[in-house]
Amino acid sequence: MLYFNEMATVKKKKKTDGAEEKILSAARKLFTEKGFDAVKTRDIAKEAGINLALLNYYFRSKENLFVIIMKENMAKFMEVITKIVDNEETSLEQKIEVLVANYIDILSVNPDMPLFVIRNSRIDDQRMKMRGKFMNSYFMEQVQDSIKKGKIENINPANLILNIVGLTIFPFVAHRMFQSANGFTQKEFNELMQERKKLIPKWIEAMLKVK
Amino acid sequence: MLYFNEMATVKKKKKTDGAEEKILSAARKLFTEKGFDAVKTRDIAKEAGINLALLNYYFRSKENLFVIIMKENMAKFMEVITKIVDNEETSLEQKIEVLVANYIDILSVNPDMPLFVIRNSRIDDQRMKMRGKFMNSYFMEQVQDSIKKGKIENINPANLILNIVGLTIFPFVAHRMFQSANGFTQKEFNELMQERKKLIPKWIEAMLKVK
DNA sequence: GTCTATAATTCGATAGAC
DNA sequence: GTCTATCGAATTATAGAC
Repeated sequence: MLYFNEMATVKKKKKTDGAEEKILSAARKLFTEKGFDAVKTRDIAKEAGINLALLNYYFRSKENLFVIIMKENMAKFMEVITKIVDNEETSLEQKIEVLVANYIDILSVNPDMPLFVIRNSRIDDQRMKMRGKFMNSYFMEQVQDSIKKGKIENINPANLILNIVGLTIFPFVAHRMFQSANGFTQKEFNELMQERKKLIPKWIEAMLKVK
Repeated sequence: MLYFNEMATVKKKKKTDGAEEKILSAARKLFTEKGFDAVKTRDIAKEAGINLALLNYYFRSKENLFVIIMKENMAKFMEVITKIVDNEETSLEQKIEVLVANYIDILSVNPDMPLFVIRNSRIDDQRMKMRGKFMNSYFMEQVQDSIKKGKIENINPANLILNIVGLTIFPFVAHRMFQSANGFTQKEFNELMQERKKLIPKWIEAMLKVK
């Protein structure tokens, strides 16, 4: 009986258990899956199991709620890059390995994230921060250094980035189409991605020897 | 003066010159660029330079018009694959070369097409047709054959396809974000793609030697 | 075939009771 | 904090004149 008394004192106001968080979860799911325009505030309220008015009570507007979700997603993307790309302790090969592995792990749990970010890049006020993150990184210094030393062939940095990101992220961008086209289950798809985690760094390495 | 007489007899009814086709063009442009929900029928009518009611006169509904554009885009994608992949006259290397070159040429003119197709794969009733197109093709026979003969390493066919398609198409999927993040002009981006047209087949070849 | 005007619906947001 | 009810704007679709 003690438990109930304790619980009663914790919350002072009547509250649908974690309404704010439930709305956020619903918004995250639907916006990431379908994009801003396709999702209606009524859908979010229904998915969250609360009333339409409550959504506006907590978040003021649909736009506002959307921006929160978008920043969340962008932050996840940036976090990986930031941590890895300017580490002066790791080799070029290690960086590529960790970068690929980290992204595949995150995206295996959030497969719709890349498409969401790409679709909404127009609205994003932070995308510019990505500029330079790669290009002016210690990673790029290492690339230039390796080229000078003849360890890898001369490659356009833009191509290197497009290839790493493309090989890693494209399967997730296209995963719905790819899965239905090939009759893959979610599990089979994820196993394939785990396989790619090991292979992509090797493929990149092989590319870098191409004249 | 003969010309004018001829022209006068061709069309019997008063007609805003090619209204139907003008609506289609406008819809193609806007839908491909922005997607179904973000485009309003008023936008299409305005872009086409005709009245809103005329759009419904010709196409009955927004949904209907959209499906037409979507099938068009899917067909363009499939056409390239179909032509190339079952040709028994060309080598594996030639097929990859032609496939990549064809897609890059098409996408350089229609850079928003891939994202459009990916976004709307859920609505597409034809996507299943893609299944098998690759997997059961002469192309795949050639791959299996090359593996047997030890000319290339054993590779999961799904990975081969993901890599070819990913390297080729991903830059276009992400082109808006990529361009703004790197300060590329449209011209610079297209030049980069032309460069990749030559490089991607070489990269794929190098990958296929990876154990 | 093409237009103007308007009906019908959808959707984001708010007022106000509890 | 949470709900019901509803407003007001935007949007798709249609009626009806020319």
